Amino acid sequence: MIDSRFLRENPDFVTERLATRGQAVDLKPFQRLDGERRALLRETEGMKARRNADSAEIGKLRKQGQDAAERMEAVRALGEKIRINDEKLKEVESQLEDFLLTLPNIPHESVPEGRDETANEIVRTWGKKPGFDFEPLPHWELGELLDIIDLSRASKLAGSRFSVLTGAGALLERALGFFMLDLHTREHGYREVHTPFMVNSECMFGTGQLPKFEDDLFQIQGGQYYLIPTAEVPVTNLHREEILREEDLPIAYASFSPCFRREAGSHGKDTRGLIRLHQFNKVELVKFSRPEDSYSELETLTLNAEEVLKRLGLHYQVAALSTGDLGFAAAKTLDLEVWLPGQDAYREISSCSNFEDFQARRAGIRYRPAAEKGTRFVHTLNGSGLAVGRCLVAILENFQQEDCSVLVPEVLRPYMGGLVWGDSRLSEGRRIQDPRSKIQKVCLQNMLNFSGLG
RNA sequence: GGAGGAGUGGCCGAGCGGUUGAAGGCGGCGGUCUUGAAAACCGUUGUCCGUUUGCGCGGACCGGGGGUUCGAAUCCCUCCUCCUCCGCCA
Repeated sequence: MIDSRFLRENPDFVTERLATRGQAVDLKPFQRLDGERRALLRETEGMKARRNADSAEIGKLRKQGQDAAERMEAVRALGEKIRINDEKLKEVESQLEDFLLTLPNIPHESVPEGRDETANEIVRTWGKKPGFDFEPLPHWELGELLDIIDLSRASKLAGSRFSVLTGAGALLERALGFFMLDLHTREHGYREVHTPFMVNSECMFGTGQLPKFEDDLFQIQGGQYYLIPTAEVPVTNLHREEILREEDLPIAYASFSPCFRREAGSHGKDTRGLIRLHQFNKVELVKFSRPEDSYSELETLTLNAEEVLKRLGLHYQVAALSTGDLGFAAAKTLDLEVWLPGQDAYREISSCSNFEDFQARRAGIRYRPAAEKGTRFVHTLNGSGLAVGRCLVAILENFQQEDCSVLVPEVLRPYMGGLVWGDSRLSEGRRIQDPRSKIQKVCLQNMLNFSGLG
């Protein structure tokens, strides 16, 4: 939510900045409601002040044994007026809030301006595309050949956009999640947190999914609970309506969770494979920081997410989303896009954002600065570190061998019982190729690049 | 699911219709004392909104919402949460 005082004082600036997102916002309803609210407040509070004084007076009179019936009648009439005004006020305030809740965040000044994703800026690239001397397969074909992805049975269980992983596929999924969590908690200083996967609507308002994006959510029991679309929701709301201590900031959490998304507007998009599912696993990184630190925190958070790809040896690029491509609540977003040779494309595997005080204001997350009195809103940030399913996809496609088996990255082997090759009936009994294949060379080269030796 | 009990400021805990934003204690902050520290003593210590150049003034908040009343932390209704006992259960 945008600060209504800021909005009151800088309407032109806000209109202009929001326009860069590609949607014209008319602030007139705000200005009308805000003015109405303040006028009503002044009037009503004046009446309340009088009522308080008169009531105290009545108390004194009665203590002295005097008659106060006349005064009481007068105050009763005043009370009626107050009641009517309070009702009007409540209506105006709820309209005002409804309006404010639908305004997106103001893009940070460093965000490239543009109407859509074509204006995104690639800020850096790591590693390089692996070369193949055969035609690389998309992951859904590999997964089927290896018997580790079973999409037809998944649709028997739940429908399209669900997945079943079996054998080494399930193991790889688990290994990836564990690897990511271990990296972030042991080396990057995040505290692991395990939360409910269903939350109430207050949480969804807090992080900005509601009221505007209800169609993207799975709802349970008539809206009493929502399945989380990302762990960002429960983890950010962990500190809803709290005043944090400045010395505790920044607070950093890592959380592994399934994510549930309706994918309402994406019919016909990414219909094959594991790219776009109603349910997928993700390790989410969430930070609460002081406002002055939030952009350097965004940088380290992004680097923390990148580290996962580096250690896996996966080539990727980092894109700064343009104003037109920015999510509703974000002030700035850096996407990590991993190379998928089976699809000859870069695909988003992580999205790291600074929400500044947009979510904190909605969710009431503040801290007490030592240097000044009172409280301020914290800045909230989060990013995938990473989307586990898409990471599995990237491994299958990037490290596939000519015989359709898959080379498991070094760092995952301890999590997979030392398994090097994808467990595959297809490759069983076949000659295992020279492990120093070209693919491994690229993989190793990427690792060397990372350690500064390449 | 059944029967009871409880939700007050950072924490503990009084208040049960009239200067109570709320006694007292702990904690925090500032000070006196001390070479320093501790102890002791003194002072101070919530949030939000409106208004004002500012000092300040006003309003709201005692789990959430609603009601009774001239006046509610205090009475009534309702919802939520927690605790105890019984039942059921991974």
